[in-house]
Amino acid sequence: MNNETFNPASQPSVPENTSSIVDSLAQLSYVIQSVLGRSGAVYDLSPIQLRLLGILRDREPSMKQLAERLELDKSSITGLIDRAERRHLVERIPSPEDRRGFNVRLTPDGRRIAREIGGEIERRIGELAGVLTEAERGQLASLALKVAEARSGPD
Amino acid sequence: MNNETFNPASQPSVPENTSSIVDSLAQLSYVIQSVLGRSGAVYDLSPIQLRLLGILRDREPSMKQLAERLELDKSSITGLIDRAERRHLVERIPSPEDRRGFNVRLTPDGRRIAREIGGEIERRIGELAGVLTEAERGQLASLALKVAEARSGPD
DNA sequence: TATTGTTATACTCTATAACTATA
DNA sequence: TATAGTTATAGAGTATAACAATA
Repeated sequence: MNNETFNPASQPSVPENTSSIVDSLAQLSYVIQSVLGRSGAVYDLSPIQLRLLGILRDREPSMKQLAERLELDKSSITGLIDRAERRHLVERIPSPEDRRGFNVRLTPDGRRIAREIGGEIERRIGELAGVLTEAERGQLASLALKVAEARSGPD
Repeated sequence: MNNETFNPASQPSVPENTSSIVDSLAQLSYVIQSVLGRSGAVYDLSPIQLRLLGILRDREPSMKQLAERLELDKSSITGLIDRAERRHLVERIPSPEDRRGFNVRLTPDGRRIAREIGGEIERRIGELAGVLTEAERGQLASLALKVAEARSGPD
């Protein structure tokens, strides 16, 4: 059954038949994280640095906004950005609106790496999803998005 | 579009329409990891300690087997198990077959916590999946499992 | 006073290299 | 010789508490 996750033999809790969906989603998320991890490793990026680059592809958030999105303490963000800046992946831009704050953005180097690694991930997850038919992939994408957005809320 | 992940505006790569499935799977995996993280935090467990407990629910693997499953160096496993043992969550059992080796198993305390946290996760992911209909949940569980097992292989 | 971000500190998590004990 | 695991070491990642500068 390949269950390394948590399906506690389940008394029904919220909806019916919870255990199956819980377990398969947890399982899937570990597989995806593993794929992301390998893709990042190709460019010597940790999971959190990889995620940072992903976020910054189309945003220039403040330190505070990064803390909220990554669910990390602001002091953790300081260190994260310090290390990314040391590698010339990102840069702090003084906020034009608040002299206490900074916005963070990709450097040209950072953007190039983000693009390359994006291709890597695309290839690897695409391969993974290759076990599904085109119709199934569409279904899965749609259902996954629905769940994901239920939680984070659409932009 | 709430895309903090990597959909590189996609030239078609492996199958057609990759970008959508890649992005939604990555997105979903971050949401699930976040839910798991919060659940673990309730019991002051890091993501990796949580995953360890999940694995040990129905196994007593050797240190080496843990390293393989978690995709970590053996020396990382030493530290991981040291810290878990210090918290009385797991214990090392000398392997009956190889005097160099140990098997790792849950203590009664560890088992109790694993069970409780399992309920917590069940509840939270169940709630998340509550945005889907029963039929959709079944579909998602089935598709997710198919992808997950394509990679890790069934037990 | 409240908020944004940094610093100091301590701990967890991780890998590499060298090592011990056993196979 | 090869393998299972540990130790020493170094660095990334994280949180808490105290702080500085600005709002």
